[in-house]
Amino acid sequence: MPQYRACCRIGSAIAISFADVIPQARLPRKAGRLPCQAPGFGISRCGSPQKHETMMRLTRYFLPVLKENPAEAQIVSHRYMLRAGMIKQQAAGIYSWLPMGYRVLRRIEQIVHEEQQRAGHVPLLMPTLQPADLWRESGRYDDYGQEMLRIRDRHERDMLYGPTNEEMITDIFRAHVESYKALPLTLYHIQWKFRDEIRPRFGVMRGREFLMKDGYNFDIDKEAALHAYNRHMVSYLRTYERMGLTAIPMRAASGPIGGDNTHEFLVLAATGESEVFYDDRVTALKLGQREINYDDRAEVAGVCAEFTRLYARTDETHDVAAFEAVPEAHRKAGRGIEVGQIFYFGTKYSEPMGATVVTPDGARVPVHMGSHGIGVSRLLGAIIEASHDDKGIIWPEGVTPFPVGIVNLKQGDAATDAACEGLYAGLRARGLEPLYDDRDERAGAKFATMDLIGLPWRITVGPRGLAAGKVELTSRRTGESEEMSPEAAVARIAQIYEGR
RNA sequence: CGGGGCGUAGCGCAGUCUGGUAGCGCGACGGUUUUGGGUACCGUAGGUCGUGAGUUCGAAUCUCGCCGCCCCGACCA
Repeated sequence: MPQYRACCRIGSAIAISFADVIPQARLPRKAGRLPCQAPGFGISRCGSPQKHETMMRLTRYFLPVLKENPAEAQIVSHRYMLRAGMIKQQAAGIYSWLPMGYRVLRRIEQIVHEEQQRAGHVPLLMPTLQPADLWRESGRYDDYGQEMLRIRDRHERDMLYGPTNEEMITDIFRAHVESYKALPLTLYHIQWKFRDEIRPRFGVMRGREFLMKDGYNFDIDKEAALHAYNRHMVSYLRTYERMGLTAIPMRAASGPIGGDNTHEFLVLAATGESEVFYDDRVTALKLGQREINYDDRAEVAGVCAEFTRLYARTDETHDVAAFEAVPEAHRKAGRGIEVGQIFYFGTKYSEPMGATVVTPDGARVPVHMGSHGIGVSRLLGAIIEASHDDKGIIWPEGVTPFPVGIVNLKQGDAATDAACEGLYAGLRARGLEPLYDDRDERAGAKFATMDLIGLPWRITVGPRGLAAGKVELTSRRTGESEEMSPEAAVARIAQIYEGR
């Protein structure tokens, strides 16, 4: 993908080597209709070794960890993101993404791109600032209220920082699509949005500026549009699963976007903002490795039926009578974090904005649309809420900023230094990029840092084990350790990440 | 936007009531020590006390205004 290479000059060592933590995607082509290419963002996804590669060593990295809890953070994900040096607040609900947070953000973004393109959806990029006139066409300029950040440029033109993109994508569509032959079409982008929340809180979970994937389908009729809706549901299930999350689709209320068909995806967590009621057997449903043909309407609808058959609703649509029908042993109430939502809204935007196509028999009809969002930046918080302990974050392998950490217990000792560098090189040769803690710190301090930042695996290298030719491989999640040769450790890590 | 709270060193806080020119812990830096779970000791650096005005011989401290942030509520991916 040479076209993405050019972007790499933004980054020095960090941006370039970040590329390689993301293994080449292995996407089955049968379902997708386009080659799967994710936009670059300065990330080369090519597998070939880079020149001038820099080892990710902690003494040369930027990881401002905090030993104590910042006073402003109330919930665990916010506390850990601050303590693990992932984010820094710049204003209420607005954050800088420090290197560690940025890596995870990009990793999540990457998974979203891959799964969208696997489903046949086409990436593009729309601006953050939009002209108000587009929103006057749909009538939402007045409807949206104070949540929309309105800006005036030097020529006194009304602009806004987009909270969503239905109007703009409809404008793009109507400018370029005239025929039913161009359908079905789903365009999506991952872009920063702004909603001027009255009270931002919980760190990136409820920021004012947030990164969101939003996709829009254009179809000839309602049936085709509902297939797009189902396709999104399945692709979202797969997306969340790859991130190590159990996100349950729940029937939702439509809100300001409009439409009858809508589901929200919720991750169960005590700190969630939504009250949820569900049959707990939904949490056992998994997509797993099954192959899905996204063009097969019946197959996709079948998967949706499987995942929505059991009762699962938010308080907005809660139906007490239906809930009572769930066997008592499986009846659960709790809280959830909303990490995505899909809508079918028909011709709500295409009609007033004149987004029409000509049918085979020469008629001109408005297209049927839906929109589909994933809260990308919010997912960082949701994942941490769902995966942590009292020592810190526990990253699922799918989204971890580094696959493994190497801890050198005796920095400066020729044998341990050499063993660590050997491990590093061995892992790099397998396409994995470890984080090497080469600081001159006590073992306890190094372990505490590793636990806090939550890499799923740790290789500990000390003189004691090395005397017997062994290093120690430890799982962050279980805490279990196993002694083995460095070569075996490399092989084990490579095996764990194979296919990711 | 209504209600409450807080702004003092990078982080967590004391000092404010009762005005006298700023302190503790962690962190950082330099040593000694230690070396498989945030070691111990010695030393060093670091502060427009959010901001503006006022009262006073003198303001972190009292008065008024402004700004920012946090919490509860209503609102939201």
